[in-house]
Amino acid sequence: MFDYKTHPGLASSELMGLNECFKPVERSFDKGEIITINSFENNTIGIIKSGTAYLSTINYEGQRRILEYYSQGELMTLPEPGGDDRAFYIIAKTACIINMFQKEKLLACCEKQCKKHMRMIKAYGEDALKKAVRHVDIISQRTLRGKLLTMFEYLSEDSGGSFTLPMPYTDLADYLAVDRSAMMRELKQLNAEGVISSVKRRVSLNRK
Amino acid sequence: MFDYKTHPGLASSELMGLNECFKPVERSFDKGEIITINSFENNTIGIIKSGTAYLSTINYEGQRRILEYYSQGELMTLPEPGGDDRAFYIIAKTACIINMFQKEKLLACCEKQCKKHMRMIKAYGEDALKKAVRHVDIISQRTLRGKLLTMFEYLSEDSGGSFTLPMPYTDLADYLAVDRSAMMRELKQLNAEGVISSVKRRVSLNRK
DNA sequence: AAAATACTGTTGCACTCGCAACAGTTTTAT
DNA sequence: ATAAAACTGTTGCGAGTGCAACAGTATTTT
Repeated sequence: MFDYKTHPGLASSELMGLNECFKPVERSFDKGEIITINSFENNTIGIIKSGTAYLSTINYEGQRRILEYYSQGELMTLPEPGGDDRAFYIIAKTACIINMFQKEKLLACCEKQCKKHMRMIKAYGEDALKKAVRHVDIISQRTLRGKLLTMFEYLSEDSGGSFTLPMPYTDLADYLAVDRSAMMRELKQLNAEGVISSVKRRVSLNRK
Repeated sequence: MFDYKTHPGLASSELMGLNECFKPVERSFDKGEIITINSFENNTIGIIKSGTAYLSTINYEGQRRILEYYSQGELMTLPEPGGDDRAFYIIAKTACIINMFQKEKLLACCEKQCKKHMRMIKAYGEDALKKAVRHVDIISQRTLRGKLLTMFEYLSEDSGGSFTLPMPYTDLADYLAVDRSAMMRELKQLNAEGVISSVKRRVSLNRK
């Protein structure tokens, strides 16, 4: 059975039978390939069938930032551009297979009022927003420790206990918008204090 | 005419005629009143008719954070809870009049396939996400200066030139997740260097 | 199997920015 | 009209964290 608690995206069972509604095009991307770049014309939505991808940008100071990460079953949308001219792009972290379709397909309701279509609109409106708000919540913590622990709380809640980080430490730093070496330092400290126990990317929170 | 460039939300013309679809309940809130708190049962969506409101939380370190701000015409949704038990709530910054309705009304397509309904789904899926991603982009800048300038770029782009801050400095600091006094210090510095010109909440960027 | 790339782990130093603690002004309540 | 509350503006100090610059391990690629 598919568990929503442990997986934010759409179950594969939910994706079956959507073909007639959305007419997705299945595409493969190599690791490191850019899947899409934002522009006003761009109205592509993708659902990851396999692999992982990042919504990413190069910031004001020339550093890479990871704004969102996507894994199997999740729906990816690019925000409209705006403000400065920096590009937002979705890039394949690992090799990916992606189902791509046009945004309009979502908005125009199908005749059948199908449950799958409704589930899709819900994912469109909710899942991405939820993740983004969580991200804001995480990086709006004052300290590096606060950022790490808030993120770990979310991951721990999602998995129901200990968990494996969804990305390498190098990338985690860019997701948390902190310096990697400073993050490693804090992680070491958290382990020393017994607040967490981590081995490689496997982490568990030691509740009091 | 309503200009999307200068206003992120829904035009009042777009809101007219939606009553039969969504059956909203109009409610008034005093300044400082809590409009809604997140919970799994909560499936309320609101559209601001007048006033301003914040999506807010108290973080790990006991500080208030403003995750999102809403003004006239904007659609407000609460993310599902998760992770730790901290509450997210929408609070009236000024007195507000709000049209509230149930999320299901959005998902179940109306028989008429009405344009307004489609516009609403688009707002639901896109506007909130766009704002949230912008927010992540802003606060993921390394320096306080970077955060301020990135935010100012967005506001400047939206207004097409100089702009008035959408909230007091006290609140801006909580939105940018920085210390207010440090922010004022940086603001002063930016003025001294001629990067910006600000008088009270009126700001303009001095492009080179 | 070798080479290249990606990732983890560590430390000293410098500096940004959070904190505390004010005073003064403006706006809102009674 | 007066009091209270909210907001702006400012400074010294020190902790936290970004940076540079490594070395070592693991994972891909050819």
